[in-house]
Amino acid sequence: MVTIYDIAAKANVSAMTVSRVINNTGKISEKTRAKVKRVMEELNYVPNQTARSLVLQQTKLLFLLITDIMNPFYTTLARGAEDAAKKSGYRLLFGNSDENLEKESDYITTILTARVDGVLVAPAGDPSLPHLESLRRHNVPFVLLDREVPGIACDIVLGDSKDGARRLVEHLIALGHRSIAMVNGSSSISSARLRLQGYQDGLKLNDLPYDERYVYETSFGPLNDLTEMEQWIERMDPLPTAIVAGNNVLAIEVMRLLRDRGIGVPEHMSIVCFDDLGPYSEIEPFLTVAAQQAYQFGYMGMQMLIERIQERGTSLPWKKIVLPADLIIRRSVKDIT
Amino acid sequence: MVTIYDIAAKANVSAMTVSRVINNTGKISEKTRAKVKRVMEELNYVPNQTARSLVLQQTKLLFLLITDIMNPFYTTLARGAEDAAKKSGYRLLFGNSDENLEKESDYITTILTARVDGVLVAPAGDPSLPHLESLRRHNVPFVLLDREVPGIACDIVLGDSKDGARRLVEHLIALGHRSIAMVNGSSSISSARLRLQGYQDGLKLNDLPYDERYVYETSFGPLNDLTEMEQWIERMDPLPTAIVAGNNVLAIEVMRLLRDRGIGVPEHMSIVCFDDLGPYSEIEPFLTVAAQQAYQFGYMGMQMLIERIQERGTSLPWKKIVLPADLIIRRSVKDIT
DNA sequence: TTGTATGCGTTATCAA
DNA sequence: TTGATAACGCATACAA
Repeated sequence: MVTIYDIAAKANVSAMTVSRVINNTGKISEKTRAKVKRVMEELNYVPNQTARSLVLQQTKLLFLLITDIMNPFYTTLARGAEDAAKKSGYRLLFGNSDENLEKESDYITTILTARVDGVLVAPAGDPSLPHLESLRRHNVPFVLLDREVPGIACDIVLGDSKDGARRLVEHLIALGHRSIAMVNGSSSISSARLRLQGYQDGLKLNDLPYDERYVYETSFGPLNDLTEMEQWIERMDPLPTAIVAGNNVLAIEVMRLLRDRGIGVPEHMSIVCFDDLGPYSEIEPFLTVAAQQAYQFGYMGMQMLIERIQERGTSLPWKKIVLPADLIIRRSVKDIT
Repeated sequence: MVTIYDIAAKANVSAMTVSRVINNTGKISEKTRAKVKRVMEELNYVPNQTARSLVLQQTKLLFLLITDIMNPFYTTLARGAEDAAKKSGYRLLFGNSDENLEKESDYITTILTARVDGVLVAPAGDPSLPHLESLRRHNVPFVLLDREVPGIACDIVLGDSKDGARRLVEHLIALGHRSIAMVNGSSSISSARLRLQGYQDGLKLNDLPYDERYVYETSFGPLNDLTEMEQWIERMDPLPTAIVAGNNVLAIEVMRLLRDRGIGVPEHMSIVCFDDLGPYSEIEPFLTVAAQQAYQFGYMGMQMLIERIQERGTSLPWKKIVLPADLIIRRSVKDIT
């Protein structure tokens, strides 16, 4: 491996001078600078970030932990985070927890040992609290994305889940639906709780009864077994005329299930959901959704994180950004007025 | 920051003993081991991977460079790579080049300075050669994914592009199509070239003429301007009855364009493409595709990479894995026999 | 403008 | 079974 000492020897200067050329610090004569640069080229020198990190006590490495790499909401978010990180000269590491606390725990260990400068976390849920406390204890700045975790105060970017869910319900009601079910993520996740509340609010505002048999709670992530969901659908009697899905993944799963049972969407069942489907929505503009500004989640979250890192020491108050969801009306709801 | 010296002091041993406990090396009495472990717990000790990397000359960090993070082919591939890396105790960094040589170049720099132990690369195309040469020059083991680059010998996982494309064409022909166009990625990408050849082979085997006006070459990545593609479609006179798309992204773009112009798929135009659409295909099993085994690309590529790293020094011959594509017949082709 | 000494946190080597 | 010392590659403080 070529080191600054190799450069120094060949250029007849000290290692310190080489370091100064690399970092553009201190005063250096143009002649030696040119000479050092030439030797660096010749030897294909690449600075060793590991050594640099050790002495500088910073890695210029940031980490983004998402819960589902197959979900366009998170990949779009990742692009936003990537762009913002790059703009500020940080590199970005990704991790994918699969909505799984153990995998999340592994990543927290990785994050701690790798000494990254900061973390963007979409937590698996409320039980993620000890993970976040661990980050806090080790002075790793972090920003939460999409989900709040009771017990921890921090910077956070959220979507307006309650409002979005309420609007989805009211859209259904406006088109004549009176029997509306909901399939949702785990109630240990703040966004799922808020979406349920929004659903309830929507019903109440329109004098419709809330019936918990019409609500099914499962995971936001890809399910490998749909039999429970199937049983829930069988249990509902009569069937609702519409279903609100807590996110896009659930919407896809419900639709697949319904179609397999010969229940056409939207002919026999209307479906709406949270989060858009990325590029798919363009070829098949089918699902009516409450689209969140995924890219902004990543971009703004990353900006907050970097600001937090750079203002280290000073005690900025915690910031909370709430992004509205846009109702995009397409064809998955039947007008039955 | 808590270091092994803090542990050592509090446990009344030397730093070396602490290091031995951490790494399970050497002989240590059960008593001191227990004592050291207790102190480590008390102090919330986390090993500093940066320091460790510096002395061990390895980071246990691997890198996966993909060209389109929004494409389910690559996210599925990423999951395969992640699983395989984890199984062997490596951590994984992701990068997204956006089919863009400059971004790819930036990531190569990142890879070099971060001193990762190895890289999985889906190269942007033939012009990626200098990037790969740079990796080779700095002794960074790498495995190519999905695309060959003339001029570099290395381990590689490929799909059988030529065969897959030929089968797509023959499927169309079997359903009566005689006028078949192709929209493809850049000819500076090996897979695009092979898919074009497969297309040509399919025509020739069935005594159909090849007409280059029916072939349009653009980028495999998301296009921000579809006017050129639109002009190509307008130029074709008469319109073909079917189009083969070089990948899933192109298929989506063509379909959107056609539908905007009132050309229904598959009523007025049949479409097939390379690569499946991930979860979306499950709710809307529409596109007939040559599905590649995306997960296997990542998983097997990662295995090869890790083997290459572990057999460092010994000179294994380069390996080449070619994965077949599965023809999945759905509803995007009209039978006009 | 340039160089020397020192330390970042860890592990390998050798000695006790 | 344990410990002292040097080294990994670089940057900071201070000296020249």
